[in-house]
This record gives sequence, structure tokens and C-alpha cells, in this order.
Amino acid sequence: MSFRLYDSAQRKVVDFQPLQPGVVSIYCCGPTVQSAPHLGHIRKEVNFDVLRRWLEASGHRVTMVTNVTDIDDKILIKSAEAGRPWWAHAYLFEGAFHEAFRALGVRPPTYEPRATGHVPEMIELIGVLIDRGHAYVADDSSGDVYFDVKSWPAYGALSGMKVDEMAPAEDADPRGKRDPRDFALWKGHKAGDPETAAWETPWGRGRPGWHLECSAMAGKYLGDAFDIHGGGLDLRFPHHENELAQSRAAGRPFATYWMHNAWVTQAGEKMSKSLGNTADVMTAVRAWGGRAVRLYLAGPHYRSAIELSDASLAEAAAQLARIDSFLDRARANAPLPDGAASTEAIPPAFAAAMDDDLGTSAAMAVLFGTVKEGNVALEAGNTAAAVRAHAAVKAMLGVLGLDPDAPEWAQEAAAGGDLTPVVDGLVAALLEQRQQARARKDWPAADAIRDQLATIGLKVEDTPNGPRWSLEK
RNA sequence: GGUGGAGUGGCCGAGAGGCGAGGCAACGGACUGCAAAUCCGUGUACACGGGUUCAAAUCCCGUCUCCACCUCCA
Repeated sequence: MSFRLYDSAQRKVVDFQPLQPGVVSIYCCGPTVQSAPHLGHIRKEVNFDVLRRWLEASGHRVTMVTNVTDIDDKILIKSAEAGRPWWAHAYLFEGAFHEAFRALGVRPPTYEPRATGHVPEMIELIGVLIDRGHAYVADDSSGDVYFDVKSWPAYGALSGMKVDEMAPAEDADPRGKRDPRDFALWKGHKAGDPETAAWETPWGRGRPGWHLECSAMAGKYLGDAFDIHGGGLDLRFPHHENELAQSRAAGRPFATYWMHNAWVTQAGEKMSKSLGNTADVMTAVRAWGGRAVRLYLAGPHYRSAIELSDASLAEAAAQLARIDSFLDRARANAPLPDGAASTEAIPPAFAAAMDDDLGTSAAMAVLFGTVKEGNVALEAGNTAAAVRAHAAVKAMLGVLGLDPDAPEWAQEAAAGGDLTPVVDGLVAALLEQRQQARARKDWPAADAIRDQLATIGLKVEDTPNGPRWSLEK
């Protein structure tokens, strides 16, 4: 069994063959740090984090590169509006993205290059393109450098777009372009732009074009050829098409496979800044918990649009509660020997689902099936079977990035965990009173104590081993 | 205009020619002092109209509706 993935360029599911057996290199377009992340942004991070985890679980060594675009038009505009330097603005929101990654258990990439730190690599790449006749300095003395789309017949290979059939640009401002479809590799410094937002080049002062950054950084960290290039579906054209064209035109094979995740929608429409229907990541995390939000994002297939609503987040929280409820009882009654939850414990059906283009939805079905088996085993007192299910569930949760005991969730656990012994001590006395009331069949008194604890968010359940309490989510 | 994607039971969400993925909700039952949790059970879903086939949610033709990209966008 080996990994198969949907390659956006070929538009079909194909066998995955890394350039180097057992080693996978992934470049995934990261955020433009102009404002706070919304759930749409973070879905991409979660989807590709699951890809990375699955490749690792199935025996690959993965190098993951995600860039930070810390200089561009939007950042310049937004920072000016906010009255702070562009670089301070970028740094602020880079921090906001990192906070969101952490809150959703997204592991930091192997390398996370910032665009502003790679200007020499960009200048080098532009130089090659000019030498090869695929790029030119604008005729209008703007200092812009453009990629010459007409010089590259393969342009459109990724997206299926044909240059001649594209809708004519609305703005119809050709600037110094030879063809309206030509795109900027480098943007000359304009009057009014901050002086700090300009770098010296052989073509004059200026700043990088967005598309070029990614090609330059992918090349630096992964080499001329690498395995998978990822990003949101909206990046397919023009961003990825442009990356591909300029990289190939420079003589670099670039990515073998292209993977694109679909949207988070609200009322059927793509979540985006321009529609104003964005949902803040940290607000959702505070309301539902990071693991529930991650489950919501990671459960459905990455190529399906997912609809956001309170109901869908509540459902994810309910699913997680079902899993955690099993885990709680398994911990107490079917504890795991060291190392039991390793990748060996992953059920074959789960692996088959994940190998089939990251079939997380089918994989979740296996997960829930195992939870049920575990519950049955627990109820029957079949400890061996319960331990097996426990280990399998933990291993599967690990692949999905949802294992509550994993280091990335330590902080979330600590939010309640630190106080657990204290609360336990306080509740113990009340629970003892309730047990006494129950012993003398004073049901009203027993229920009063349970209701009282419920009002402060503590749920009390009676089990064969006595009462236990938990925090109501 | 060009290029893609989608319409599945109360809801979410897989599947892609033949055994009802899974979850949430609901209802009945078991367990419980009552609950909770858990388990057992309950649903004849695939936008519409044709067609192909022994068999269609899945393939073909047509229709309708929605979404996205072609400009910054995860």
C-alpha cells in the first residue's frame, strides 16, 4: 500500500513517487501577514499538517517549507492605515498567525522563510529569466520587471487556462507591460512608498513581486526540484501558474505534484476578506476549544468545501466528546503499556483511507468504529481488547493531530489541568456528602448537590467505580 | 466569454455501477434511585427529465440551481 494523491495539474489521483525514496519535500504557500488569520487560512495549515503527519507515520522523512510573505501591497496599505511601519505591521500579524497555528496543534514547518530575507535569491532568479529572454525591464522607467508570458508556451499548464481566452483585464492599465497577461517579478519603487520597502537591484530600487518570492524560497530550501507544492485552491491561478512558469523558464523542474485544499464557506460562499464573512480563529478556539476546531477542519476531505456554522462546530465538539469520553475511561480501565500507541497500532483500514488521497472522512469512520469496539470491550471487561482499541485510537488521533496527550495540546490541557487537583479536593467533600445521601436514599439531597455542581460547570457521573466529575465543555 | 467544482436522509458529511461510510440530532429499549456515559435497535437519502445496463446516487445526454478561478485572496 502506498500513498496516492490528487494532482491538481493532472487532475486525477496518481501514485505518489518522491524524488528520493522515503524522503518528501513540500512547499506550501504561507500567509501574507496583513491581518488576523481566519478559519479559511487555517484550514490550509491543518490540512497540510495532516498530510505531513501521515507521510511521517507511513515512514517518510518530511521537509516542510512554509513561507511568510512580509512585504506586499496590502501590507503597505494596511500598515499605513494603522499608522505603524510596514515591518512592524507584518511582524504583529506573523505573531497572530503563529498563535493560531499553535492553538490548532499545527506543527511548525521545518523552515519558515520570510520574503524580505531572500531578496538576493530573487535577484538571482530574475537575472536568469532576463538572460534567457523570459523577462524584461518595463519600458516606462517604472523599474518594474515583468515575466514575458508569450515567451513561455507552456503557460497555463497547471490551471488549464489559455492565455488568449482569459477575460481581458478590467483595469486595462498596461503600465510598462508588453502583454496585459505579463506579471510582475519585481516592482519598482514608487514615490510615496516607504523608503525602507525598497531593495537595490541591477534594475533599480524596488520590492519583490509576490509570485517570484515563492519560487526563490522554494528553490533555496528544497532545491530546483521537489515533491509537493501546496496551497489553497484560489492560489492555483494565477499564483501557482506563475510560480511554475517562472521556475521552469529558469530551468528548474520545480514541483512534481500540486495539491490544493478547498474553502471554508458560510452560507455557501467562500470565506474571504472582500465578502466580509470571515471567522476569527482565536474566537472559535476560545468558544469551542482548539481540538474541536481542528477536528472540524480536519475531518472532511481536504478537497471538499466545508460549511461553517455554530451547528457544525458544535457537532465537531460532540464528536470529540465521544472520543474523549472513551479515552477517559480507557485511561482508567485499560491503561496503555509504553509505546503501545505507535504507528504499528494504526488499523489497516485507517491507513488505506489515508493513503487514498488523505481520505480523512473514511479514516474518521474507522476511528469511530474503533471507539465503539473499545466501548464494548470496556463494558464487557475485556481488558486486552480495550487496550488494543485504546492504542489504535491514540495512534489514529496522533495522525490527525488530535491526541490530547501530545505536546502540542499541553497548553490547552494545562488550562484546566493545573487546577485539577485543587478542584478535585474541593469537589471530593461534596461528592462524599452526596454519596452519603445516596446511601440513605435521600435522592433530593443527592440531586441538589449534583445540580449545584452543574451550575458551576462541573458534570457529575456515577460509574461502577464511584462518582467522577469533569468540566462541562 | 474561458476554466473548474458541487447539488446525498432532520442536519453535517463520505462514496462513485451491485452488500445502507461515519457523525450529530430524534425516537424506542438495556443499564441507573433518577440522570450522565455506554450499548442494542429504528431511516427504504442521493437536484430534475430521459437513456445505457441483469443492476445507476455512481456511466451517457439534456435541464435547473449553486459555488469558485480568470484582479489581491488559504
